[in-house]
Amino acid sequence: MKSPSQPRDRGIPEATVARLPLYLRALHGMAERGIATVSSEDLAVAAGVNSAKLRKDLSHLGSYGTRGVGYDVEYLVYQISRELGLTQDWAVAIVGVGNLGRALANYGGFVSRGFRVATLIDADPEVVGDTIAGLNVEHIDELEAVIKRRGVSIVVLATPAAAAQEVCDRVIAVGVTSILNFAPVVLSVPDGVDVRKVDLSIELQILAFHEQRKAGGPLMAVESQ
Amino acid sequence: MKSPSQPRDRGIPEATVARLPLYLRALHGMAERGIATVSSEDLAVAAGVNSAKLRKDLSHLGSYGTRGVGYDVEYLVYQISRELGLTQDWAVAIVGVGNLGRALANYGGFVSRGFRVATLIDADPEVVGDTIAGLNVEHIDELEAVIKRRGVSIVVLATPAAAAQEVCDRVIAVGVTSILNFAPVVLSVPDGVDVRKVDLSIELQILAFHEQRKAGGPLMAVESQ
DNA sequence: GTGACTTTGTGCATCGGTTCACAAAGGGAT
DNA sequence: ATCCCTTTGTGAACCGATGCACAAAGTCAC
Repeated sequence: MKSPSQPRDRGIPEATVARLPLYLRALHGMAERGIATVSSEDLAVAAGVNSAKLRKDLSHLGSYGTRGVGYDVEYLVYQISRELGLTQDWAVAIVGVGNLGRALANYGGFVSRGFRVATLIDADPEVVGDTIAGLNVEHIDELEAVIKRRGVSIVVLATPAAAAQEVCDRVIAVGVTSILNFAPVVLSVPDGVDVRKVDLSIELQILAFHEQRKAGGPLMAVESQ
Repeated sequence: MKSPSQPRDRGIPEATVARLPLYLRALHGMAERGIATVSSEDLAVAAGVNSAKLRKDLSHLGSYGTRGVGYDVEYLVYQISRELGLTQDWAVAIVGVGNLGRALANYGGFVSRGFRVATLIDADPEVVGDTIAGLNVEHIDELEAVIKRRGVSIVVLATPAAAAQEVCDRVIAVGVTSILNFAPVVLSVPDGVDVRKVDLSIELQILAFHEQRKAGGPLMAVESQ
């Protein structure tokens, strides 16, 4: 006799974690359209993955499906949200209020569920004091104070490359351990700190590589012997 | 007897391709600082990877190092650039000139090497005709014409989610096969079309997952009795 | 209650990527 | 020319992720 619908494995594969938000989005869409139940096959199509992979991913959270029927949409939304930690509210700070920082501050998409932009911070006296997306821009000198005051636990770096490492060091010093970095630099951080990196230029370069391949490759003519 | 310094393997692993831009950036920095030669160990540190991986990655391009010495910085920059297709100029169209589209248009970083924002396109009559980052915003009705006229081969989608699939279909219909998608939707595309996806909300959710883990897990209290 | 049908959850083979560890290759000193 | 030192390039073991294919588990109709 064993507890049946308990998450059995606390170690969820990284690849699975990266796909859970995808499933969640698809499920939200279905919930809005009033769909109560969904099969792994249908959900897989909606999320753009194959159904075996989807089932294996979900099986890491627990046994939440019903054989012969599928998954209850509402229930699965709840379970995935809980697993991802979206049942609580995360305070996010955006450091660097240039074009990108502004765009992020105004981007409704991520504010929606679980995340809240708690503060905007910049070094330029020209923008400090401005109100962007309903928030007052604070001065970088206040960085540590604001992060503590607002209970920020996730920091988004949208600074110039040259400033990123310093800001990174400072926020880590006050206890932040999750960073989303848009600056085109490799940040060095101590163990226990998670950095995720978004780099537009790298994405374009990868596309260019494949585009070039389609067109015949860099050394078409030299096709080995 | 075999040709010695020829790229031997035309099939470069995807994981390697994704790291080449990283190496390239580190190398550019070194070139600017006047460094002529670099060991795999030093370059690996600068790029934030381990040196065995770096050497294996570079070995896929050919044998461009000198044992006992390292790699010639300039030469390696050239070889990687060539492999990634950055020796030619890629015309990029940005569709959707909201906050994000504007930020991308103004982002100097990717315009620098190999890429050129050739046109901005939007559906909102309010912004069509405006000049942003030195470019006239064209109307979405002109999408196909502009793409052909400007020789665009890479399209960046920064539209609302609801519009992304339609724009995607239209640009594919006129021959575009490389798309960078910022809209939070799963695009469905025919074989032969590459889509890369950047989703801010997903990145935050992955961070939240790990942050929650550090704090003790989702159901600490319910620790399976 | 029984049987037919559907769909999950997973064991297993496979694959791509990472890491180790070392032989091969080159440079520089003598 | 020979030896020693450094660093590359790669064979081989390992590790995690993917996908197939099917038994187990449940529903529904009668």
